Amino acid sequence: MKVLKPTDSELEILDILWDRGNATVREVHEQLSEIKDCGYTTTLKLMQIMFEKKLVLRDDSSRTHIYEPNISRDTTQKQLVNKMVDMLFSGSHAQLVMQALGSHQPNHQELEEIQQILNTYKK
Amino acid sequence: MKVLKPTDSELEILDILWDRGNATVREVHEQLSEIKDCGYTTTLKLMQIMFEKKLVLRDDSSRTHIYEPNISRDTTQKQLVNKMVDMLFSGSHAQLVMQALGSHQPNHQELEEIQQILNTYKK
DNA sequence: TTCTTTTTACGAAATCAATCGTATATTGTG
DNA sequence: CACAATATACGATTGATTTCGTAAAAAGAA
Repeated sequence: MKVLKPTDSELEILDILWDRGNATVREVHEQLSEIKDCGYTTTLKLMQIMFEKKLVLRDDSSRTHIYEPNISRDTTQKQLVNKMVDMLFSGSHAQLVMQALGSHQPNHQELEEIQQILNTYKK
Repeated sequence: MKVLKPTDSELEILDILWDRGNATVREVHEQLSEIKDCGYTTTLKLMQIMFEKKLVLRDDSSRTHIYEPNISRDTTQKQLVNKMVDMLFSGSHAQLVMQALGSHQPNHQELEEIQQILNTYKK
């Protein structure tokens, strides 16, 4: 299957849809307005384009359409992380890990979770 | 200072310049041709645009100009990792680390290096 | 029912990214 | 010198992204 690569604006909308499960254009726009300044029809148009690209599904059985994500947060994270690793870290995931770890200290619980993964690999 | 955000094509060129330190358009183009198919003037134009954006510096004292990066690999990695963390991981670097760690196992030496960073934080 | 609000559809403009063709100047070679 | 090769400059095109205005349809309120 072809890889769908969401743009930055599309990611902002997907982020809202991933959190809510589904939403109308109105709902997405209200939430989007908190972080960015744009008109209602701009949000609408973006979501229509995302529907054409099959990034989202749409229930148009009632007048107010209801949108939901058609790609998972996890899959999208994997895709974009892989792309970044290829472009910027010579294909080394470990290097990305070190860059991310090195610039921000995780809290205690996160430290534990990361340690767990490491332990699995050490065996 | 304003944040310079290289495009994908620009990153491919920067990657070559970071490795070499500096290079002419011809040199960059030869190396670029190994991974992508485009004409010489395309590479030239891209590098000229990168110069306008101040992504690279240029020594034009001789006819054949010599280009060098004006942003470091490390800084660029940090910028783009931060952006990805913000857009896709709700601002949590640790989540990115887990995603990257979870999908690709580091080799022995990398495991050690990551463990080192973790140990530092644990104290 | 009439007017307002809400919603979708659609087209168009503005910007940016990427590509290439052509022109012009310089260098090197016979 | 004359000609070929090489380099830069520059404009034009194509396609994608983002934004918004306007129209039309549907729903709700007076």
